Amino acid sequence: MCRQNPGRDGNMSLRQIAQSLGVSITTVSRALAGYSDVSAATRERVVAEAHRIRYVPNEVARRLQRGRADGIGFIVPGGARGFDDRYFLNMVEGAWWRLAGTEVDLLVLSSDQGPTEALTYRRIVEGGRVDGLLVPRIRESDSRIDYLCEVGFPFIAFGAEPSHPKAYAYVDIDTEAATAEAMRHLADLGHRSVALLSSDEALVFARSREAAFLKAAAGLGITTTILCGKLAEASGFALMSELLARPDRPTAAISITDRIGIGAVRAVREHGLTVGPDMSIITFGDNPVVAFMHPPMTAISIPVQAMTAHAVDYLLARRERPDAPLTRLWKTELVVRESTAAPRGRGMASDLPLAV
Amino acid sequence: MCRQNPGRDGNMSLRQIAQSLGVSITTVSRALAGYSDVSAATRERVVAEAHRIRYVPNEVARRLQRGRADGIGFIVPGGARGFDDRYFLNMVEGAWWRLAGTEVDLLVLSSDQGPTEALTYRRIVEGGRVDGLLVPRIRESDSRIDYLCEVGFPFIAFGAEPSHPKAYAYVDIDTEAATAEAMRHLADLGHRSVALLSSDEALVFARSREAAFLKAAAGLGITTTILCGKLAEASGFALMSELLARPDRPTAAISITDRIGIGAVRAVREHGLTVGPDMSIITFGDNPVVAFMHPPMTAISIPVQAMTAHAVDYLLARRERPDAPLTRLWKTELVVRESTAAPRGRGMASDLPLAV
DNA sequence: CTGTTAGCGCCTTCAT
DNA sequence: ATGAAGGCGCTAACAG
Repeated sequence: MCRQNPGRDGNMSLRQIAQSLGVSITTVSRALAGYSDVSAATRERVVAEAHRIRYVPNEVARRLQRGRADGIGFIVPGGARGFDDRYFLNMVEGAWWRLAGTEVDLLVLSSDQGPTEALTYRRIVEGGRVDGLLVPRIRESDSRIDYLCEVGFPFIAFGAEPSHPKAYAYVDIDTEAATAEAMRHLADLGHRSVALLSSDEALVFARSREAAFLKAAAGLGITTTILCGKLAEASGFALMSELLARPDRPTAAISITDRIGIGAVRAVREHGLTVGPDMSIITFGDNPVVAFMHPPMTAISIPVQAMTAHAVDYLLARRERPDAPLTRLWKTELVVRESTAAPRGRGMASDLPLAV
Repeated sequence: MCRQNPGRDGNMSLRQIAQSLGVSITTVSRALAGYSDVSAATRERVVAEAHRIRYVPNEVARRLQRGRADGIGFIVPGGARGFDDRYFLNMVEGAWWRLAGTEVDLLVLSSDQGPTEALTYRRIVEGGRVDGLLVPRIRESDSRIDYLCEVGFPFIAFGAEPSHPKAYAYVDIDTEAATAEAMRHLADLGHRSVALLSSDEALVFARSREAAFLKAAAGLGITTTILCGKLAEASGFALMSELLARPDRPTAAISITDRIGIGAVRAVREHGLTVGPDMSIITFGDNPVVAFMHPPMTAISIPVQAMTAHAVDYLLARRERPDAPLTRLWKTELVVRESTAAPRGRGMASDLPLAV
């Protein structure tokens, strides 16, 4: 016959309670579930006994029976690079926070970006390990989205692919508003030429921030430069170094992630320049450390935790109602600190012919 | 009867394959599991059909049957404060990294630190959701440890409680060696009075770093000060501010976490002093950002990812062999950057009467 | 080599 | 108000 469940000492199951009380398992189950069609006396005895033997239901069995995973998956992309950004921590934290105290687990899953990615997704989705998925860092023409849409599995994308044929659920920041506010701030300080430090990877959020940057700059009559690298401090360092070497260099830069911004600040300092007067820097993200850098960084604060918690809410709600409401676009806040200043040798904003 | 499993379109089960091929479910199961006692022809047909209907096994059912969760849990402590440290990200990353490509899931679980904590642990352990647990931030007289030891559930503690009656599996850094090396570095620079910025919470690692600090200082004849706050930047700021206000203030400080160190650096700067000559700072941790701060911080680099990955290895191995090997103590590395320097108005190390 | 049988622990009809 | 029976999907033991 089958071996006993090996991982546990005794069998703390419903059967045990049923046997010591001389009732059926069914009754025990019902009493514990709080059904009203159990006599009060019986319920009391069952509950007492359950408490006595410290009964804890087996979640796995329960999940099999209910056909529900009671889990939300967060997929960390990219096998090699991995969990590279504090941003992911904030997402994990937001999801974790929302799930604390519930019976729903947070699964941190990985997927490589190669040919096996599709299989990985199938195993996660069709293997029944989760009820919903958080999918960050959406790529252009993202096959993961296609798959999830096709099988109708509940998921939330972080950032949307603008031209995707199917509408799918996503959360994102209001990139245009965020960028416009940041550019306005720079223009007010007197900057006339601004760079964007971006990534050349096929990431939707990078493209979207670039587009918003160009649009805002056009509106303000600001000269633009876009430099692309990777999403890492070292790349921010390299990009900024390249920018500083230019004779007609911009006086300010916006970086599309905190990590790039951190590297950029360091490059400015190592070139013997002062962040702010010599080169103003604004970063998308605003993870806690940028406020503690020198100088404290002006940042477009993205409410990652709140967005993720809300996304989890949506996924949980969708288990019952397919039309659960979802807040798609989130407002950011420009937190002005000391990495932005009027450019050296420039007048104040009021002197400038701003094309507004 | 029971409803159909609601979460899935069709029933991609073994039964489906069995029926279309006219063989038993058992045979299909065996063929897919790669057992040798299946005829090659049958196996081939089964595999082909499984591929055709894109069969993916149901993990939940498999887990129930095998009596195994195929999951490792990482418990994030403290409901209110939460996932407050980059350190946790590194742990999650280490565990995630090790688990990538396996069929074992990483569950990020939460537990409050109140009266319900015990129940939370019971639900996780006895509910069969994980095969093993990573338990960070061990407290003094930690009831979680008592419980896990009592039921014999596989777990790894991060940091050990020195006086616990039962030996249990843990990983930790070699705190004494790490601290001695840092203090030696400060002594070599000419520092004669050093502070430790610590936490007054009942955390084993804080006590352990304090003890190592006092021991190393005694060996070097260095004057000591210990200030205790919380584990946050703001606390580091407050502690350092307090230190700077002292007339006979130390010339250097070691902070027990990166977050405290980051706050401390900022306090030094805001008091118009220079980190290094006016106040040298070394921090335990060395998360990636401290190298990008100004000045780049000298740090005791803790190999968190490697430690966690190894802990996961151990938990996985323990599922088969109860005597799986475990590396308990890990070497740290002192990464000297620019936050440590000779104190102002002091000679070089060679001039000093060091009690070695 | 293959099929039958019997569960893993829980929950839910259906019958009493 | 309670019990018996069946099944979620998979796998192991025991026969042939």
